[in-house]
Amino acid sequence: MTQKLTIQDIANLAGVAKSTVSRYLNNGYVSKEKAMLIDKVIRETGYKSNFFAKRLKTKQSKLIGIVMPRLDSFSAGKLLTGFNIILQQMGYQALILISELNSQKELDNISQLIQQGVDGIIVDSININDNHLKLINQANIPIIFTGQSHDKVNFIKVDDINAGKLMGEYIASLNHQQVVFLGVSPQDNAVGVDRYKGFRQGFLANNPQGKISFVQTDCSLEQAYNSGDTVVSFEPSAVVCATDNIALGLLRYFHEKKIHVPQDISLAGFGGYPVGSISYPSLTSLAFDYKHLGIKTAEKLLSMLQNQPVTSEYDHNMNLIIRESTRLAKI
Amino acid sequence: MTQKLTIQDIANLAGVAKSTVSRYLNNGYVSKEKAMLIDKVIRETGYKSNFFAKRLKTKQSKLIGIVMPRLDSFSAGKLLTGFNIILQQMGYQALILISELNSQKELDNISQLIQQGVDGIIVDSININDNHLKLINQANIPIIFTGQSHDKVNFIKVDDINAGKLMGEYIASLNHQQVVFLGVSPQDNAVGVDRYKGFRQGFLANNPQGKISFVQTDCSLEQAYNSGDTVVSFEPSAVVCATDNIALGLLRYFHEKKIHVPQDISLAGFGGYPVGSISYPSLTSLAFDYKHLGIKTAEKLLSMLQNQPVTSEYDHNMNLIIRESTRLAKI
DNA sequence: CTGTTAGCGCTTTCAC
DNA sequence: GTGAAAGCGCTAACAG
Repeated sequence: MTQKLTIQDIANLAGVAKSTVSRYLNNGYVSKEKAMLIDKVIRETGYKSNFFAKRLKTKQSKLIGIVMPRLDSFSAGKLLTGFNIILQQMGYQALILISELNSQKELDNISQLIQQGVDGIIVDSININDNHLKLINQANIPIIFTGQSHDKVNFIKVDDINAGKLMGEYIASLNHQQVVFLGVSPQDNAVGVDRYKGFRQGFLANNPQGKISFVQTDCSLEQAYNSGDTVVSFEPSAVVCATDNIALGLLRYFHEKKIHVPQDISLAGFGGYPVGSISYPSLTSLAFDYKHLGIKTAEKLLSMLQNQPVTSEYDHNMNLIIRESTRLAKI
Repeated sequence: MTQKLTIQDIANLAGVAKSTVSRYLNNGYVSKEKAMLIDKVIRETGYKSNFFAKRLKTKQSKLIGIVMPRLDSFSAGKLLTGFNIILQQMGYQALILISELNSQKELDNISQLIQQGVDGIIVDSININDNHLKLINQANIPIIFTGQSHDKVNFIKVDDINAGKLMGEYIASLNHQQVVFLGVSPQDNAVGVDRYKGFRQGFLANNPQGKISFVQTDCSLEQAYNSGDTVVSFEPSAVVCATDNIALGLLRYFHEKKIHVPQDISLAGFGGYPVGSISYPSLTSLAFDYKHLGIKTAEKLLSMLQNQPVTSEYDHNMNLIIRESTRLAKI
């Protein structure tokens, strides 16, 4: 446990001034001989410059704050992976805080990050409200949102309405008349409201007489499974679930009740989770590319950091993966 | 965009010395009147102390570095969730770097974190080698490993041998004679070697005549699915997979080949992934509590930070979840 | 209790 | 090219 070396120590050891060492470290002009001297000393001592002193002086933290609702979900993992690709490539590091799906905690996290002096913040939000706007205004750093949208903030998110629409059109094309949409609480505007809204639009535009019954559940496998009785009570020929997780939970219920998918009921979800490809039957899903979204989000934040003008956007990178769980309605 | 205020500005505004403001901020003795004055100014200005200046002075970063092989996996999400619970509770923040399952990158990440001046590091390692030891020795901060073990480092990890053993005993108790262990590369000591080793022990101890055939795959659903032909060529009455993901991939293969689980073949995995509970049939699995492990890991690091003596340990928090995919072998 | 003072380790003028 | 010197914003003695 040796005492940590400072730039002064290196300067002494190399017989130069510390400013020379600093220059060497920051690509300034240093003569070849001194450079070699310094290089040698640094290598021998394993000297590492003090992060905080450097940041204090340069006024750049090279730290990006990230607020996530949770870490243990498919989309969170992919999103973070995407963020990380860009951030580390550009020499930034991620400081990750968890909001635990709690809006107040999300705000607290943002505050804390601002205080810490991060250069910018990415928020995978649950819900954007007036408190967010206030906070953003008094912050002097760029903040970008994803997960939810709001016309007064910078955001980039999946186009849930469009996703719903594509799914609606597909289900309508299969001639289903009686369908159940197994969705989540409208508190989650993106998943709860938009996906459902888009689905109605897409479906009804192509099948005006079709009937859509809405059943509410949450994002857990268990609740989806438990919603089975209610779902079948509507005698649907197709069930569309707001997430693949929900669809998988319901699929399990169908298996147990010997309801055959897709012979008896067609089933589809949103998300494009990998397990959908190996479930039996495999699951038709409107897949999002969260990693790609993460990359774009980080890129946008970095643009903001360079004062480039950015506009909020809905990402259309999504595609319908048709698998075994859906088929034409029986006539 | 107002210029960021310093402690001196606050002091001027409140008509006191900056050290008084500092004391106020750090719970030092300040008279009631001055305290109120300062409080008022701080509130009005929204002053936030400079993170880096403070860290430079106090020599504590309150930052914990975390190196993960990847972020988009079930165990990673749970582990991080666990870390986070403890860290944020103790006023620490996580700086997360990704090694991308690459040992050299893992080392680079550790170096980088040391340089940044984090107070401690948690490494979810792929493989601990001599370079790690060198790095640890020249670092002046505590580093704890998980994921892999090594007798020269501090670690806490799942007891994979024991997990394998429990599974082996269970499969033996079901009277299976011909079993396939669908595992991964021995490069991953924990999952590739220990789980298999434990399984052999547990199984053969209770069924000395039993036959175990080893088939190698990787952790992906696809590869597991592709291993199907090889697996069935051994005509096993039970297949044990090194992870639930692998088991699920294989299950899909069985469905397609109309091989019934568990009637024709029993199937089990390791991990306790939630999808195992809703697959059809539901999957018997040796479940680990990764979140709990994350909590214990963070706690241990924090103990090290306070110079408390710690010992490496294998976590025994695991349990066999018996579901529908396994049953007694036919006689 | 409070103000003054001296740095933490680094970058960056500014002369030489 | 290089060194001396002046801080970045903060905390922590130290007198008073």
